[in-house]
Amino acid sequence: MEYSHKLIIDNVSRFIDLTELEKQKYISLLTTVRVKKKEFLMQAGEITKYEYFIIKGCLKVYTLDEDGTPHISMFAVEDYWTGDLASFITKEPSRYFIKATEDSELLSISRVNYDLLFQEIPKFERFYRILYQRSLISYIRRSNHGISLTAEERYIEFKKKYPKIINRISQKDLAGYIGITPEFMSKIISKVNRM
Amino acid sequence: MEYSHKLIIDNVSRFIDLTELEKQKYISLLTTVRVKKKEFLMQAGEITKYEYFIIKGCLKVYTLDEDGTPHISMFAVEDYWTGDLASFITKEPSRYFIKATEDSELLSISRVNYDLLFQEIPKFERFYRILYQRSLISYIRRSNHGISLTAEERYIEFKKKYPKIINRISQKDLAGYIGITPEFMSKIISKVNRM
DNA sequence: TAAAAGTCTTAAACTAGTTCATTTTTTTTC
DNA sequence: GAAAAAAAATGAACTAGTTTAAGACTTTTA
Repeated sequence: MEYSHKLIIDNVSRFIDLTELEKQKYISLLTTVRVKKKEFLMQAGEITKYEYFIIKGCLKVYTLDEDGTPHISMFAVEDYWTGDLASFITKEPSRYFIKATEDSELLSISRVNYDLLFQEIPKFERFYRILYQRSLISYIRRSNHGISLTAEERYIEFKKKYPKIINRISQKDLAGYIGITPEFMSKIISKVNRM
Repeated sequence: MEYSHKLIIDNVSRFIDLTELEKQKYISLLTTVRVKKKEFLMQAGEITKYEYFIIKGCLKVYTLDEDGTPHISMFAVEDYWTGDLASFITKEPSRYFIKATEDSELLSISRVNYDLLFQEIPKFERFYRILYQRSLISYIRRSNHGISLTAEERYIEFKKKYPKIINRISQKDLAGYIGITPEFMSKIISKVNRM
């Protein structure tokens, strides 16, 4: 089996057991996508037709507000799922951009194949039930932290939770994720490092 | 069928079709709970054994930070699901309190019955897949808004999105949800009403 | 490999939101 | 239905985070 297919099967197999036939069927519903650093995987205004699994690389998912200030909602690296779930499901235009911050390789599943997947291998209802349950738990936590912690506390949390990601992204993008200006991010980092 | 059971079956039937037998089976896994205004449904430190569906009433789900300041993560009213999903799933102690802000009636499902439900009626994998998917979409949006909007914008959004809930909760609790002090909430409301 | 473009740092003036203290209004309780 | 308790309003002094601007450092591109 190809390396990329092995990776996604390992990811899925954390929650459900698949037969060899089911694995083959699943893989047949996926497509390989490559994006170079600084290229877009998708842009605001489009209706998202795919969900993505990252084999290799790093991408940022973000919106632009009226002032043109970017607000980063996630960094996606190896073994992560990404996309714009809202647009993918509701078929409304997305407000998100997804841009590669490193040359990246992904596997995509189209909306048509996603629907087909549940018909053909109902076990995937369970896989996505658990995947969404876990994402939900972490977003519930994050939406509270965004409101209740100071920027410095959010930075310290991020550093503790994603020590590998922090070394792969710019300070400016980190500021866009934490929800502050790059200038204030710079101050926080030099303060925290001094402590 | 009892009124409360009819309500929860209607809720579930939005996403999956159940036979009469399956409906009976499902209902047999639920328990009715009543809490009076100001009483707790659960408190921080406990391991959450239940998820709840609200038949009637209103409850607030919140944490207390080190200073004792409450941060409200949701208001649950009729036809909502609530609980602490993280503690329910991981069996770790909860950091949340759930307190009734009105006399309330709920249906609860225990963790044991929740697991049993998937074995006995696998269709429920689909129900929860869709339920969590929708919650995830709204939490992703909320965690971005928490970081990118001003308090005034968050208040206006809340008012537009939950016009019925806003009349049932105190200004103080709303402040705890928006993530600001009651004093500043008061200022925002009088400013927005003046506009 | 030089120039251009982007990132990071620092600092001063500013604004959104907090804190603390007091008064008024509303709700709860006996 | 009076007294007590809680919620809401207001204002002054404060702090976390923004804005603007300018210079130093790093990465990208021709």
